[in-house]
Order: sequence, then structure tokens, then C-alpha cells
Amino acid sequence: MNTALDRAVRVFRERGYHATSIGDLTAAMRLATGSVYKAFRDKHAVFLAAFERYTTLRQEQTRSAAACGANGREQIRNVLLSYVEHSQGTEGQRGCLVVGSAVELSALDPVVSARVNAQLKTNESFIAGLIRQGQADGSIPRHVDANDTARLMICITQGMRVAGKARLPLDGTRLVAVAMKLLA
Amino acid sequence: MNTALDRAVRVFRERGYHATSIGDLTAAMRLATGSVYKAFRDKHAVFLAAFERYTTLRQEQTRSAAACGANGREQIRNVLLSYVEHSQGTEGQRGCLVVGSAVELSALDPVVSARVNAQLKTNESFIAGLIRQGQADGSIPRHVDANDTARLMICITQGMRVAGKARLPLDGTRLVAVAMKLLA
DNA sequence: GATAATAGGGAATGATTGTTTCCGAATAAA
DNA sequence: TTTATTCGGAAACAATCATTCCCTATTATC
Repeated sequence: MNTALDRAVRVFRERGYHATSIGDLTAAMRLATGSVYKAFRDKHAVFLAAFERYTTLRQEQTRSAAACGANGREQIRNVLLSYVEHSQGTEGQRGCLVVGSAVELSALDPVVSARVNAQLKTNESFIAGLIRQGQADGSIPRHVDANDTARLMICITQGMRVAGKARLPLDGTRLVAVAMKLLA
Repeated sequence: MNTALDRAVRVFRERGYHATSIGDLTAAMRLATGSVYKAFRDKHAVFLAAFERYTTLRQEQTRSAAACGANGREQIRNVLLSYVEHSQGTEGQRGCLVVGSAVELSALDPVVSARVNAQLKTNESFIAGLIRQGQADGSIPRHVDANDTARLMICITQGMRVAGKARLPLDGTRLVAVAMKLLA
């Protein structure tokens, strides 16, 4: 089931919600029309399940990327680097389901809007927590505002995903080096 | 004609390309179906015209916002502030047609992809030019890398539009104050 | 003032959409 | 073996989509 969902995630990331037909979905999931409708109430339910699967998977990835850092500052650097890498090449053009949902559905679909908002808030407080941790371990100056900086970093990461969709080449080390000035 | 196009811009910004039907378009533009198809070859042509109208309009807005600044640094601050304001409230939730096109169409539509890419490149080199201007007038240190910083600022502005779509409240002065550390 | 030409509006059309239903195959229970 | 049940697959369904065609005004021209 999860393997079929992963394939649905991929299609929705590439084509978005409205441009993905049931035909696209069944072809990607290797399931017949009836099977999809036996497993999910409708297309919208498939999307919601795919969204949830995507966010849990991505959350694991960024947290394990952060875990490699020795202190708060290094953890944030790793998170940013991880975002750049996921915004590049094939993976980058495939896009982020959170960004895609925010842009395509947030204004039209209240339930998707709520999930997107919750996910962004989660990511933001995760980064804010890393900043505070860095201030505790001495790797980030005290005068840095954790909330404001975290919000700006959310903008940066979301913007990276947009740039990745548009095939703008991003140099990870250079870009992150500039972004780290926000922690000065 | 431009007034009808402005209404088309608004619909495409709110609903995106695929979720906008010809019915939505005719209702918004106050035109009958036949009239739309007499003025444009098809839906795609309407979108392209709306896209072009939107980008020229936005370009004017950001350039006039920049013009209010006394030096390069102040001009960049004004540009960032203008982006925050356009990413907030009703206007923010309406969304940016460049971001929307990048996310929804860039992977599927080569001609839209080219326009999006060109627009992002234009914005980026505009900001890079402001940075260099700031370095020339002494308001921005020489050691700032204009290209890298401009690219990161593009990520920031695009990310703001995503946040605006998701109704994340953005405090303009606070957010921009943090972002200005990139010019230190 | 009559006529040609053009622009705009709305109904008809064919294709595609999401959804449902029905049917056959495979598995488990009796 | 037979019966029941669950599962996947394909055809059928109504609705909606983008597009075309035709008709009616209105303007310009002679």
C-alpha cells in the first residue's frame, strides 16, 4: 500500500492536483480504477493520503540531516544544505508537495490549506528550536531572534523549492554560506 | 482589452491554470465564450497574455518601490518590503502568477517554463545590480557576493509568496530587518 | 440610406473528466 | 469439491471541459 502511495506522491509532485487524472494515478500506482476507489473514497482522499505520506517522509529526512550536526549552528547548516539538494536536479524539478499544495490548493481547499499551514508551522518551530539550541550551546549569538529568523528561513527553503521547479541552478555551499549570515 | 486581461490575471492568480475553466474566465472577464476565442487562440494563449501583463505590471511596481531608496541598500530594503506587503492579506493569498506558474506548469509546459525562467533571471539580475550599486555608493560592503546574495534573495521573495498563499502572517519590518543582515 | 464587414454573444459539440458498477479470478472456509 | 468472500479490472455513467459554429447587433463604407 505504501509503495503505491509513494508512486501517487510522485505523480502529484510532478503534475499537481488538478492536472493529475485518475488515469495518471492508476498508471503510476499500477492499480485499476476500481481498486483505487476501493482503497480511497475519491481523488481528494488519495491526495490527502499522499500528502501525509510525503510530509512524514520529508520530516524524517530533514531531522536526520540535522542530527549530523555537532551544534545548533551546524544542524541548521545541514538542514539548509539538505533543502538545497532536494531542490536540485530531477528531485528538485519534481517539486515539493507542500509548496505545490500551498500554491495550487490553499485558496480553494480548506482542509488542504489547514494541513499545509500545520506543516509550515511545524517546520518553522523546528528551525526555531535549533536556533535556541545553538544559542544554548554557544554556536549562535544571543541577539538573534529565533522566531523572526526561523520564519525567514522558511521563506528561504520554500523559495528554494520554487527555484528548483523552475530549474534555477542552486550552488549549495555558496547559497548556504550566504544564508548562514542570518545567524551572525 | 487590458481591463479584461487584468480580470483574467486575477482569476489565474487565485485558481491557477488547470482549475480555471473557460466559464470562470468568461465570468471574470465579462465576456462571452465566443468573444474570448475571438481575441485569443485558446485558453493557453489567454494565460500567456495574462502572464505577460502581470509581469510587466509587477516589474513596474518593484522598480518604483526601489526608486524611493536613497542608496543601493535602501533600495533593496524597499524592494523586500514591497514583496512582503504583496505577500500579505488578500493580495498575498491571491498569489503570484510567476510562482504559481513555476510550481504548476514549469514541468509540463516548456513555453511557460521559459517565461518563468526569464522572469526570475530578470528579477535576480535587478537585485544583483542594486547590490553592486550599493557597493559603488558605499552603503553595502565590498565583500558581499552580488550574485550569490541576489539568488538567495530571489529564494526569499519567492518563498514569501508561498507563505502568503498559505496565509502565514509576515511582519514586514521584522522580516526585512533580519534579511538585511545578508548585506552586512 | 443601403450594404458590407466586423465584433460579440450564446447554444451545440466532441472529448475528457471523476465516479460507479458490474464481472471474473483468486483465496479461504466448509 | 463446493461455497463464500474478497480483491482487482474494465466497461459504462453523468458531468464538465475546451472549442467551434452560427446568429445578431453595430459600425463603417459607398
